[in-house]
Amino acid sequence: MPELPEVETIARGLANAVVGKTVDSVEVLRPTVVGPEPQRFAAELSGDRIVAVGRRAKFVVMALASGRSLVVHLRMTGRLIVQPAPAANLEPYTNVALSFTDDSRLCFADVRRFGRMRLVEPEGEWAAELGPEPLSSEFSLERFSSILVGRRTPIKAFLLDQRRVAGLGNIYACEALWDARIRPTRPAGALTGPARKRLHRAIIEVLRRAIEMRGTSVDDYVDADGLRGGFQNVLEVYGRDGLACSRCAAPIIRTVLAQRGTWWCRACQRG
DNA sequence: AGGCGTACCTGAGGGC
DNA sequence: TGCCCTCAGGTACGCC
Repeated sequence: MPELPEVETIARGLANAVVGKTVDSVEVLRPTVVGPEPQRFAAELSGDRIVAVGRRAKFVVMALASGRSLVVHLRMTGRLIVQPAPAANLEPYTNVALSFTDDSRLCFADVRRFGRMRLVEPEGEWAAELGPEPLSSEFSLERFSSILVGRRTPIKAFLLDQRRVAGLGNIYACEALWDARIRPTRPAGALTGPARKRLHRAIIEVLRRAIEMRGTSVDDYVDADGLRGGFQNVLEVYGRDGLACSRCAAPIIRTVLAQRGTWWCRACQRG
């Protein structure tokens, strides 16, 4: 489900809703979601206070007064929903519920149970493998070019690899490649200088615009307040097979690449 | 090292 | 209606 723009939107909503709140109790309904020691997880989190909420790659990161962080990955269908009022029913498919001392609640809900929630130590290495943040200054054209060198994997698969660039998923990889007029199957290391420059710019622009529109709700993504995003209304290729390309009017096609549906325009994505 | 296939889960939607 | 198949915004793991 959520890629960088959706996780960013969720994190911003949570920052408004839960910063400063103290965890009163933790209910773990699906133990596998929080790791090998669910009781310890609940005990250590109880009594701690959320001091900040941010994002790294597709992880929501809640910094705690203890110095630890509560890190959440939503995978495909995970949701973080704030329930401001006391005594409401838990959000459907809640796997973990944090109750705060003011009686509000944070539900980590996830139908498919792929999502994960972990308590990590300040010096923890949980993010060590992640590539650069595409919206940070470290993601320069030079840096991007250097990580492409010698890669023979298709550029689409490369963009989905979180160790290369962090935060892109299937929707925004497809959209950025369309924007840059690059064929998804092109070996990453074979992009020309101009193509690298177009793709670098497209990644940044697509992500920025999607954040402005509060993410993409293709199916069931909602933010921390339960609201849908708006970017699904301006998608150029994702999920649009058979429809006309807005740039050249040829039909958008769907192929499968690295086991993922891939939407693109064969006529004008030739770089 | 790196790339590929499979596993993890449930639900929605299409074809018959 | 209902069964059966395919597909889904992601990543971990094992295998070559």
